[in-house]
Amino acid sequence: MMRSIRQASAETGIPKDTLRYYDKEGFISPKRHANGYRYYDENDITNLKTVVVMKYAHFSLAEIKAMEALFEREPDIPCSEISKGVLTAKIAELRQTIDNYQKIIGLLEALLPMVDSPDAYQENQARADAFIRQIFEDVKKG
Amino acid sequence: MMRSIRQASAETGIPKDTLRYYDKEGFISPKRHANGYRYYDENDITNLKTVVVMKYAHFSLAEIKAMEALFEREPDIPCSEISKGVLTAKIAELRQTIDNYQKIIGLLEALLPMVDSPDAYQENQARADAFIRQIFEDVKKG
DNA sequence: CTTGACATTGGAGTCCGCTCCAATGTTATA
DNA sequence: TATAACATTGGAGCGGACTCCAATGTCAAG
Repeated sequence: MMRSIRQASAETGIPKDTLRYYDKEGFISPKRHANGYRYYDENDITNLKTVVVMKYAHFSLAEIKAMEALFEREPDIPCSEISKGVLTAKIAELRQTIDNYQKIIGLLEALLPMVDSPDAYQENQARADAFIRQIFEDVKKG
Repeated sequence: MMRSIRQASAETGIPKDTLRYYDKEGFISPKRHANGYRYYDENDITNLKTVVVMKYAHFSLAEIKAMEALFEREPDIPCSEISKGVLTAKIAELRQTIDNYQKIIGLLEALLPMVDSPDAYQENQARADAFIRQIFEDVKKG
C-alpha cells in the first residue's frame, strides 16, 4: 500500500514539510513515482512512527539516525551494538536528569518563601542574596 | 567595588560576550565609565549569580526577566506576585517532567531487549514493530 | 612612545528542527 | 477544459542563547 505525502502525514501526524525535510536530510527517503511524487510504504510508516516515539523519548534526530537497528530491515546485515548503546546511554541520561531536577525542586522550594511575602521582601533580601550566592558556589562546583 | 567586564566574567563564569549580550538585551546593564567601559557593582554581580542559578534551574532568560523580585532592590516598589507565580509554575513543570521521564525510562527498558540480541533480531523485529506502533498510539493520544 | 592587553561597537554566524514561501508541475473532478 | 487540490524544488527565515569577527578606541608598563 502506497501513501502520498499527504496521507503519510495524516497517518503519522508529522507535517508534510517535515517529511520532506527528513527526506532531504537522507533520513527517511521514500521511493518515488514516475512523476517524482514520494510514496511511503509500510516500512516507511513504521519508521516514521518509530521516529515519533523516539522524539517523544527525547532523542535528537542524530541519535535516532544512529540507531540503525530500529530501521534496519535487511536480513543479512547484523544488528550492531550501537542501538543498544544509544538506548542504555539515554536511559542513564534520563535518570541523571531526574536526579538533577529533584535537586532543583528542592532549591526552588527553599527560595520560594523568600519571594513569597511581598511586604517582608526587604527583610528577606539579604537572606535571599546570601542564599543565591551559596547556591551559585554549589552550581559552579558541579 | 567596581569590576571590568573581564573581572565580572571571571567572578561569575559568564563569558564576556554573553555579558555584553545581556546588556544589549536590556537584561543586566551595568553603569559605564566616562570612557564607555562597563563596570559591574555588587548588585550586578549578585544579579548575575542569580541568573547562573536560575539558568541551572532551567529557567529561560524570558522567565528570569519576569521574576523582578529576584533583582528588585528599590525599597518603594512592592514585590509582585509574578515571581512567586513563575517559581511555583516551574516547580510544577519540573515535577511533570520527572513523571514524564519516568514513563519514558519504562518505555526504553521495554524496548531494550528487542534490540539487545543482534542474532535474534529478525525474530524480534515483528514484535518490535508492533511495540512501536502500540507506543505510537499512546504518544499520539497524550 | 611603542607594545600589548584590555575595552567598545554593529553585525554576521551557529545549532537544531523545523516552517514557510514562491514558482512551477500534475492530477482528479465538474 | 477550467479549476482546485494536490505535488515538486531551492532557498529563506525563525527562535533562543549565544559566539565570533573586524574595525576601532583606551590604557598601563617598560
